[in-house]
Amino acid sequence: MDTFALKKAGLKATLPRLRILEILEGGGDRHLSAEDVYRALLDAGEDVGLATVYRVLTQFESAGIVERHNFDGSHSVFEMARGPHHDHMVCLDTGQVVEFFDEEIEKRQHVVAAANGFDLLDHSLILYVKRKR
Amino acid sequence: MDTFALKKAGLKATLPRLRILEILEGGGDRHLSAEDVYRALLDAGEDVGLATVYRVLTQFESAGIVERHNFDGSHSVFEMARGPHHDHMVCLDTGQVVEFFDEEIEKRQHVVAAANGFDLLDHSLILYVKRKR
DNA sequence: ATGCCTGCAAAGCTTTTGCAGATGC
DNA sequence: GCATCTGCAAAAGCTTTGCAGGCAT
Repeated sequence: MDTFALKKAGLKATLPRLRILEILEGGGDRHLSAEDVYRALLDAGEDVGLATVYRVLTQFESAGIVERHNFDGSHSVFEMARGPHHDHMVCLDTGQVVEFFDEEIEKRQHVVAAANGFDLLDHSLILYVKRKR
Repeated sequence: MDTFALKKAGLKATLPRLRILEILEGGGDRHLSAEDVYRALLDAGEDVGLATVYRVLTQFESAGIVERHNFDGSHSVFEMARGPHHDHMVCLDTGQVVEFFDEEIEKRQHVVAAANGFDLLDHSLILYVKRKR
């Protein structure tokens, strides 16, 4: 199962790590805060500490297994780093998160960076939106 | 002077507020953390509290006098809301901040939001870059 | 067996808040 | 004079770290 992904990252396949992977892969919301993951573990009857959740998520991030985002300035959210790159829009009314990818935006970012004498290493794009009515 | 901008925002023209405006407008770096502003005040011999700096910056943000950004997840930086909208690229080697504006990116953001049934209210775009060599 | 992990509690950082005194108008 | 504002200290919220015991290999 997921033990492989962990071993590949040089991480022992411990119970907390496997459970956290399950939660991130689970069918629900795919963008979870550390607190969200912690609560989900408690709800599932698991006995893990919040500190472990933070440690594991940080390790997963370093290993490229999950991505960390900052939709608002106050806390991080994590999602499985499955598949190709995408950015996010966040509904300010409901908190709903929608993923999107726009080739043109991606391209322009490289152009803009190059025009200023830089190489583009990474970027963060978040659209704050509201449902149309 | 700047007293006008403050009055217009319904804020009394107090010494701390005027000094903070001066620092933000001053010739140096235009993207300052609360701590940066606080340090600059101390260096200038002013006797203000860090709490006041935070309060004033937050009030300025509400009044539209300054903008708050989160270049990294760990703290906010502030800049005067002078002139037209722009985004930022941050050099991961030096911390240098470069402002830019790209019409095409701006346009596509609206298109993408609309395509998902949303109105675009705001956005945050940060390019993480490295000087070319 | 041994070195990596974990839970707990404590600490760290940035930011906010309560309160009594000070200040602008 | 009165409401607003400020400094200080304390607290809050998120995240990290130290440590002693526990687990995977």
